Amino acid sequence: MANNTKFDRDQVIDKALQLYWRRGFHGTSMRILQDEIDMRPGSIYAAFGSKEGLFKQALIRYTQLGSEHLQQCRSKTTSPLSALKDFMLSRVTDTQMSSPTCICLLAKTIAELTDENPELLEQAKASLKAMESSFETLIIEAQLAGELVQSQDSKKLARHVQINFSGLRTYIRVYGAQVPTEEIIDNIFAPYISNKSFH
Amino acid sequence: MANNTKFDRDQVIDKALQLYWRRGFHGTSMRILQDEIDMRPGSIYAAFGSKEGLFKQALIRYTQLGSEHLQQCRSKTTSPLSALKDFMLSRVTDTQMSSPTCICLLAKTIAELTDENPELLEQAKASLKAMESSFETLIIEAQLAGELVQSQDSKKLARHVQINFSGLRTYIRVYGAQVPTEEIIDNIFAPYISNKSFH
DNA sequence: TCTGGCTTTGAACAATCGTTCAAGTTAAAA
DNA sequence: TTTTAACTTGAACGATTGTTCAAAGCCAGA
Repeated sequence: MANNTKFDRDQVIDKALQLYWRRGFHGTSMRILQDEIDMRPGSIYAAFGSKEGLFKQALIRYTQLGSEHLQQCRSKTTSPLSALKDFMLSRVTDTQMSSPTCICLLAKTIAELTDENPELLEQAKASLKAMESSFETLIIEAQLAGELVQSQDSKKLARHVQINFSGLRTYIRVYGAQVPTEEIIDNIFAPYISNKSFH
Repeated sequence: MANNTKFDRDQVIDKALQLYWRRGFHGTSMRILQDEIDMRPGSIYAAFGSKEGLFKQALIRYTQLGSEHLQQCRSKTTSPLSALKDFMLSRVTDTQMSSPTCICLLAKTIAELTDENPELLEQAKASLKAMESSFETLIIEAQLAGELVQSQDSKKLARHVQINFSGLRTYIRVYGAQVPTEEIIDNIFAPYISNKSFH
């Protein structure tokens, strides 16, 4: 053994994530990144291989944080539907405060990149599919709890949520804080609310 | 008077539009652009001022083409609702064939750019608002024709369409051709279909 | 045919891009 | 204390970035 790594890997990835999220892949230069995460090029390349490598780690971290947040919302309430709504709302309002941009990093990435970065593209797509799958899990729970109708396929509902969620975040980027976010989120589920109740 | 302009301005903007649409603003270098539109830097800068200037023209052209296409769909049928559905469907399927990417250039632009390009950002936002306004016009027609319920505010319906349209285009970028586009578009309007008919 | 004024050309600019690597620094093991 | 292997540093690389401008080309009017 010898000298150990001095930087905090997670902290570095978090900072890179913020920067990539704000400025996009092509809009973020390694120079700006170096300043922001306070590492010299040699260290960055030793740790992450390339600009792409670091971006991939940022994508993975972003997805992980999203999953954790969803689980956290789930554990705060007995209602799966409320958990899903809370998640969507907080992702969108946090985003108007502290986050770099309202738009999901994954959606932003698949919009920006081409076949010239196939690995990053696939990572972003896979993460979006994983998130949709997590939505479906919650939707099935909501159906079993009698909150959502069972006549609709859970996969279709998850798709519906995914489409509306990403569309909403784009919409907010255009109109800003004047968007009645809560009302819109309620309306996403409104046609599928069940009047049954199991107690 | 003297020597006139030799290049076809509209044709050049169209080619630039395709390239910007495919590769994004930061992903498109002036060198690639020069090759694609077959103009030397001096001519480009004389005609458009800057990379931003040309991009702005591309945004304007994209919006104009969109509006024309919507009008074209409208004139092909007596049903305002069918016109709107046709527009959405063809934008999305054309896009899987000839277009550079499924994602709307305007949405792609507001996702990519930051305050560092305020003029382009505002142009894209304004164009998105204009398209939503065109949607609303069609929706009002559809309400008067008894195709859509009048109990819902036309502005809210236009917002709903805008959100779902941009969300759908992002969704298709992830899943590709396996997405049942027609079914999804129908479902966007399904909750608001009126059973009244005026004949 | 010549001239005047606009357009087009493309080499060249400084700045910045992503990346490399030899030299310096560090701390655990001997 | 010395050795040693891993980590950090930052100058430097060639390539590419957006942009400029003096020179060459072109055509309408005289």
